[in-house]
Amino acid sequence: MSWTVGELARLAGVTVRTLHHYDRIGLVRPSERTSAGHRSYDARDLDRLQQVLLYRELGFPLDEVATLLDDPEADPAVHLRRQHRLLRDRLERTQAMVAAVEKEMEARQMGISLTPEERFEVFGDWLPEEYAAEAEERWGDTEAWAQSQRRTAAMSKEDWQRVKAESDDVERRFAAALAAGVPADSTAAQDLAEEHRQQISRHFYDCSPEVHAGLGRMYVEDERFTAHYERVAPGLAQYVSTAVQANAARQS
Amino acid sequence: MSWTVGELARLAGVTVRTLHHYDRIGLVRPSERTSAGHRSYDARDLDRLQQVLLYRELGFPLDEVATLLDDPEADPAVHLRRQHRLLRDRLERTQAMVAAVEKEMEARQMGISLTPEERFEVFGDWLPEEYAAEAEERWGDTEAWAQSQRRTAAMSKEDWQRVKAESDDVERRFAAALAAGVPADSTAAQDLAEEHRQQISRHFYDCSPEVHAGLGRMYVEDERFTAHYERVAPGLAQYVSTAVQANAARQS
DNA sequence: CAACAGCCTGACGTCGCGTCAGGTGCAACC
DNA sequence: GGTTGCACCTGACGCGACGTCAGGCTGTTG
Repeated sequence: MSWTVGELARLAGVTVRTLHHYDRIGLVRPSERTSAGHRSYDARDLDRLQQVLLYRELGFPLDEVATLLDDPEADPAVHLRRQHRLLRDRLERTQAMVAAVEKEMEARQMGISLTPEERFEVFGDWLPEEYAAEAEERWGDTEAWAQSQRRTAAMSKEDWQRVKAESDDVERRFAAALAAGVPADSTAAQDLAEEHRQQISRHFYDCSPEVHAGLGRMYVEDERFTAHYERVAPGLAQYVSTAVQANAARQS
Repeated sequence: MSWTVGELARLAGVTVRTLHHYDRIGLVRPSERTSAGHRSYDARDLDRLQQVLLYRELGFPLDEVATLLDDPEADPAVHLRRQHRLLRDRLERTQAMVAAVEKEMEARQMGISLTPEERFEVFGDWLPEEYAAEAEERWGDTEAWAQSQRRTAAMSKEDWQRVKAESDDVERRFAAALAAGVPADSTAAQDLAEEHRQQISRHFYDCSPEVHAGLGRMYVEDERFTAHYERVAPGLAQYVSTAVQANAARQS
């Protein structure tokens, strides 16, 4: 089986020009030429092109790709494992960026502004381990934000205003309960917490009681989220946090 | 609060030259200059730079980034939502690529070769929806392959040979049981299946009985994996599949 | 006051192609 | 047998997003 440039280009999703270029620089050369001088690629050439495209996608300059692929020590399995690892890194990085954007969104909605360091930390010299651990701890349940992403992506400005109005409403009712002396672990407060949880589930992602409890902890542990609630009413951060966790406990 | 080029460059993880460039092309201009002509960036400039870097990371050419950011219709929230969606797409794409590499690894280990179309499908003109559905179905449990990735990335050639030897051993014992007339849903066959499952768990990822059952189905539904087992012994694909699913059933 | 780090503005180089321009090979249709 | 049309060929220039000097200014510290 053999392929012409055009066929291969269509197959691999690149342009003919790109294949010409790779031929010229010796990165992927067709193993044969027809009598008319046309390039003829065989299965091994496809193999190589696939490797090249993967490494390229991962950000390697072409000359480095060449030295990687021309290393006689490196059999195909080595490349697959390396690519696998690099893709995993990239996933983590992307996850961190998603988390960062979500943090910004949440912060904006609450009127909190992040520090410059926080906002750029996701760029900078990327240290995989750190983020891996943090991201996994915070966003380990990927199914959750897969959902979150799908839903929020489709939201219009009006949708967002509606969502904001809803969450403001719950906040006010929390504040009222606090003012009325309703205990944070009372059934009434837990019901509000449950409403909060279901709001998140409806608008963002499937927020399990456990995940919700985690959010609750953040409200008292991250001073900015604390400050947001404290601005609504003093003591509200702790109040909401307690109610959320009591609600999570009663559901399990 | 204000920053010099050098400070901002360090903060944002870019070079001073890049900031010069962005200034020159009008993409991110410092809102002030000192008397000496030095650039002085304020908080709003940081904001803008962050947006630029995110869009850049997502592959936008700088002039498009400029038109996006200079659109008076688009408030910050619009950008965040768009970035969020794009990052989600990228996540899916990366997941698909990871899946593709894993498929190749599995195929290689079994001595199966994939069709060119399959091998390039992950590049080509990327249609989000398709892959989203497929990838989620197959790799929905992200925790699982997060593990797989971490483990396989660290494996040496010898590790792989050992893993291969182990799995060959189980295959042979499956074949022996089949030859001896041991029923596929017998306890003995199920024990072999369980061993197989634990092997995967040890070497790749936490393979739950449900996930394992899914793999079992693939062994009879994907003709290449079927062919792999059939080459070891006729009827082995169905045999292993049945044993794996019986084992999964007994565990639940 | 000298040294040195950090800033400045050109200006040229590089990488990975895109985009013509001008020509060939070959099958199909008139 | 001509020509139309498509896919291929080889230069060659262009471009985006900086990297990398070169040559010079600034301002703080020993």
